[in-house]
Amino acid sequence: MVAMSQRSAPAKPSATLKDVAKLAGVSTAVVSYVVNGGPKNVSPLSEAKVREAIRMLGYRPNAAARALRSGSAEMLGIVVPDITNPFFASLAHAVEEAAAARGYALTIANSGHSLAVERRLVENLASRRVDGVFLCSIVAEPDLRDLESAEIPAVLLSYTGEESDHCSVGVGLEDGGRLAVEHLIGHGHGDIGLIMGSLVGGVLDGRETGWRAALEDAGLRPGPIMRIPFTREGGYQAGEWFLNATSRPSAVFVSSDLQAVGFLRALHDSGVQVPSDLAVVSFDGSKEAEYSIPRLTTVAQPVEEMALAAVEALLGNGGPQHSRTFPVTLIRRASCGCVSER
Amino acid sequence: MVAMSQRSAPAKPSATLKDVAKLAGVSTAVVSYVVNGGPKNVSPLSEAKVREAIRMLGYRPNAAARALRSGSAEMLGIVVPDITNPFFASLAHAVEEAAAARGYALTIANSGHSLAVERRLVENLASRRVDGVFLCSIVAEPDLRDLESAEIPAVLLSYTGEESDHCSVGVGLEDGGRLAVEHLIGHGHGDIGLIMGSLVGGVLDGRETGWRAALEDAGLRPGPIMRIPFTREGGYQAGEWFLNATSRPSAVFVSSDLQAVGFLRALHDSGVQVPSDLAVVSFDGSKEAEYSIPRLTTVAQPVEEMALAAVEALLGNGGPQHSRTFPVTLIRRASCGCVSER
DNA sequence: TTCGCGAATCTAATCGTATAGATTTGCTCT
DNA sequence: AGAGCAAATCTATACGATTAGATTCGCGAA
Repeated sequence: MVAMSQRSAPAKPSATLKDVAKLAGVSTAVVSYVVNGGPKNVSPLSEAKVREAIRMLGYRPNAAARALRSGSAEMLGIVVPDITNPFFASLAHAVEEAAAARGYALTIANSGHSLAVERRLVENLASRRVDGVFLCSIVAEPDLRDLESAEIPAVLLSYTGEESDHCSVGVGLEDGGRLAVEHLIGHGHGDIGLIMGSLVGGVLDGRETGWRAALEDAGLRPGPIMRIPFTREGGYQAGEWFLNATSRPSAVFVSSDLQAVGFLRALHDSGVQVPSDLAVVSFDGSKEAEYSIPRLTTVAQPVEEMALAAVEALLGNGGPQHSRTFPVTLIRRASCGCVSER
Repeated sequence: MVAMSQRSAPAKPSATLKDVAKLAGVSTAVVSYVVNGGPKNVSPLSEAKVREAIRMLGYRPNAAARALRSGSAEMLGIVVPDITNPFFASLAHAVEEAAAARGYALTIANSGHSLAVERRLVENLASRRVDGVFLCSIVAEPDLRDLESAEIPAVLLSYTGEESDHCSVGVGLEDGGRLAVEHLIGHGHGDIGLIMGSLVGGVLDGRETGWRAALEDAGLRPGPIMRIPFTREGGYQAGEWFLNATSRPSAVFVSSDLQAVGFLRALHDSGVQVPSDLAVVSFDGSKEAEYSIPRLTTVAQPVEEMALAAVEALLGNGGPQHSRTFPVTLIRRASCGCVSER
């Protein structure tokens, strides 16, 4: 059975409120009241006529006009460095769900780890007059003036910087670093390296601080550090570098699951056994870590809760929002030696 | 150094065209001409005054008003089943880049594999009067009436159905299935199973058709089939099932990299060696496949090209758009036996 | 019968931008 | 000098929805 026609509707170029009003034999005001459960009420008879007309015409309110008139587009925006990174994908997803639960749509945009692009995207969201912006910035002190001048609230999400006075939602990165390192120390490791994602602007990441602090507290010297991008490729390179190094630590803390996957790959390529030859703990708690070989012990971020909190901070009618830092938890699996494979 | 003030601007609630015009001492029309490189030209003097005024006021055009007036929001929308799936994440990312290159923003929305949600999202995009929609539908014949009645062009992306008359961009799924199976046959396998993602509405996926056709052409009987969700968990379950089965095929074709990763995990857990005990070829060509252990031989989709073509189909001024099917390519790695690990 | 009152409805202004058409300005050419 | 003309600018309307304030209607009370 071949389709008969490309388009069934006779190309009515979108009905407007006025069209509906005319067909229903009422004024545009009444239609608006019906559509919005408006500020005034309408008789059951009118309501019925209006609903019928809406159905007949396939009327759908024009969001642009509505946004113009009422100043709100019922839309939020999020800017992430890279949606291709599973952590940001799940974060964005969680935020979308939380926003949808409150009737807001979400625009997701990628900065591609470029500050210039990040700025452009924020500016774009500002000109769209979204009702709020979640910014996973690649710098510690992003420029929020575009948003401020448009009076658009923003929350810094998955925030690295510590000393911002702006509303933010993040995790205890330093605690995470400590947790990972203390766990490795508990396994008897004394030489613990760090594979750290490279940040722009030379900010100091809490994970690094935590790693260093935990070692110091235990009276151990910091092991080797490698700085590489937040990608699988980066992790792989780190692995190659570690293997060629003269002295190799007995354990490493890796700043993201994504990097850890690449790292494990490199170790596997040269026959280094994890965790017996080299123990690994990573960071994020993403799905990737659950299926790698061996399974990764990882410091998990409570993504859903963070998303909920971020949306609440943006939309909540509460006054000046404070920053929230969520606790991380250690998920023990095979890569540190807690659980055997298989 | 503690920040002195929360907001530096004295809460000017967004300058409008009129404000700029007043400050620059010209009419709103001139300002508009300057901002848009408008349909008429302005003197260098006026232009300079306007630009200065814009700078002083931090003026930024109101996208809602612009959209209302000109009927276009310079925005596209994409609906994917799950942004958390790396394939859709990279597809969405590629589409975003292609759209950005033409000055369009992109809204990404997740249907969560629910048809009801998918419909709601499409309706939402329709009411926002986006300039076009990319739909990765979970069904073969999605309902596009909302878009048609609003005269919003749509392209079916990563399209499974074969017989739609609607503009679509996809890959040769059947060719992909054949390619994978023929390759396995070339390795000497005679009993080849299939792990297929479950689609709603009982549509027949081209990958399955291709798998069956290739076996038939070679005079082989189809091996066991398992239908499981498009997730790592699904792949893992499939693995467990295969291992408990009485007779095990010597090779399998898996319908996505994501599932294959889970599958490999299950095999590893029970000590089955890949590819010696069981060869695997999967589908998508995502990054995941490059870092799994062993590395996955996979049928790759040309994501960037598809994204480019989809944007072109939506925005291109060419007349009635035809559907495009892109060829897939086989990436040979270790899981089929082509390349040894390490 | 007439007044008052509330409910239902309508009229019209508004949001910020874009642009067609009217108007002004400054020149050149005879 | 005056006509003619193009460039620059301005005026005013439309886009579609919302909603305050005006208007209409019907009905009960005096």
